Amino acid sequence: MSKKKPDADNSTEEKIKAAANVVFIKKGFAGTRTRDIAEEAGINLALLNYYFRSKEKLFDIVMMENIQQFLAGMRGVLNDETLSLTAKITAIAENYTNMLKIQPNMPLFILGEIKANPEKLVTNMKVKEIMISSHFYQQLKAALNDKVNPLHFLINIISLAVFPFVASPMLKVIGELKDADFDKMVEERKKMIPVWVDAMLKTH
Amino acid sequence: MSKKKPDADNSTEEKIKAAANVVFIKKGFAGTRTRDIAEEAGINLALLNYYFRSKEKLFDIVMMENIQQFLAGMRGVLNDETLSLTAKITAIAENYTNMLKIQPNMPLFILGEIKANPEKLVTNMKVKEIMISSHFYQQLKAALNDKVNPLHFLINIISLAVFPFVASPMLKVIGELKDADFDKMVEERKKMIPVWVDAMLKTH
DNA sequence: ATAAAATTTAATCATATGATTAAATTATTT
DNA sequence: AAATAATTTAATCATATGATTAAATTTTAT
Repeated sequence: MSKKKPDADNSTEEKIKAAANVVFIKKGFAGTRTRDIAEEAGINLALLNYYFRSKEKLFDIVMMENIQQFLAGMRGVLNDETLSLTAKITAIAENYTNMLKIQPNMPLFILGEIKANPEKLVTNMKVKEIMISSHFYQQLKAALNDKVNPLHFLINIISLAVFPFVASPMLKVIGELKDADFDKMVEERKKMIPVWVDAMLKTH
Repeated sequence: MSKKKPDADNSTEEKIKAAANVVFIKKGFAGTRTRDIAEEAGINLALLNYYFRSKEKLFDIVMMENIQQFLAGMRGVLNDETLSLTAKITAIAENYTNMLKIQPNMPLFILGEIKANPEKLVTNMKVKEIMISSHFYQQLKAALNDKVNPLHFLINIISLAVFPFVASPMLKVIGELKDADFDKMVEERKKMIPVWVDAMLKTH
C-alpha cells in the first residue's frame, strides 16, 4: 500500500493527469485518444488504465479539478466584503483574464463538455450556491434596485471577459490580430470592462 | 446525367445535408458517427459516401453553408446606410438572438470547429472583408474618435448577444432557469443590449 | 540479500467506425 | 418494352482505439 516515492508527489499519477489535461483541453473528450495522453505523459498506454481504469474516469477527474480550481480562485473575490462592487468587477475581470492568458482553451473546452454532459456539473459542483449566495451577487442586486435580473449582469461581465478567448481564432482572422495584438487587446479590456459595466449599470 | 426527380429538389442529397447538420452541430466533428447521420437521414451508410465521398467532405460542405447563411443574414444590416449606429446595433442584436433561438447550438459548434481548423475559415470565407469594410464598422470608428479600437465594440456586441447561448447549459444551472425563463431573458436582452452598448460607447 | 509488493511494459483482444464493393432495385430514355 | 443510367442496399474490409493480460522490471520491506 505504501508509495514508491513517498517524498515526491505521486509523480506518475500527476504526470498522467497533467498530460490528460493538455490533450483533453486541446481536443475535447471525443477527439482525444488515450494513446495521445500516454505519449504526452511519456508513459505506456496500459499504465494509464492501470491508474485511472478508463478514459472517462480520467476525464471526470481532470475536468472536476479544473472547475474546482477555477471556482476556488473566484470564490475569494466574490465574498470579500471589503471590496466595493466596482472593485469586485475589476478583480473578476483581472482574475478571468490572467487565468485565461495561461489557459486560453479552457472556456471552450468546459462549455463544450458541459453541453455534452450537463448533469455532471449539477451533481458534482455547487456552482449555483457559490455564485448566487455571494456577497458580489447581493451588491449587484442592490445596485439594480430590483429593476433588472442581476443574472443579466453576471452574464455581461463574464461575456465581456471570457468571450474574446472563446472567439479568439475568429477574432484573429477578422481583426488580423497577431498573438501579441490579441494580448494587448485583452490587457486593455481588463481596465475597460469595469468602466463599461459601471456605465451599463447606470442605465437602470 | 439527368436527375431522378428533376422537379423536386435533390431530396436525398438535401436530406443527408440536413441530417448531417443536426448531428454535427449536436456532437461536433469528432463525436459524430457517419452511421448516426445516415440514420437521422433515414438512409443507408453507403449512400452517404456515394453522395459526399467522405465524412470530412460532407462536414466541410455543411459547415460552409452554415457560415455563409449566417453571414448573409448579417450583411444586409451591416451595410444599410439608412440606419443609425444605434439602429444597427439593435438590428444586430435582434438578428443574432432570433437566429440563435432557432439554432442555439450553432455558436459553440462553429467556434469549436474553427479552433480545431482555423485555416478553413481563412481560406473559404471573407469574414474579415464583410466585417471591417462594412458601413457599421465605419460608424463605430467615428463614434469612438480613434480613442479605442473599434474591434473592442464588435467583440462587446457579439459577446453580449451570443455568449448567453454558448453558456446556456451553465446558466441554466447557476440561475435555475427553465427553458422558458432563458427565452424570457434572451428577449429582454434584445432590448437592453443597444442601451447598454450606447452607454459603453459614451465612456470614451 | 531475499521476498513481497508496486510499477511498467509489450502483446493482444474486442469493438467501433469510415469506407468500399458488387449486386439489386428503381427511374429514365429510346 | 428493352436498354441504359441512376440510386440504394447488404455485406465486407481495414484501421483506429479503448481496454486487458501476463510477464518483466523496479522498488520497498524484512
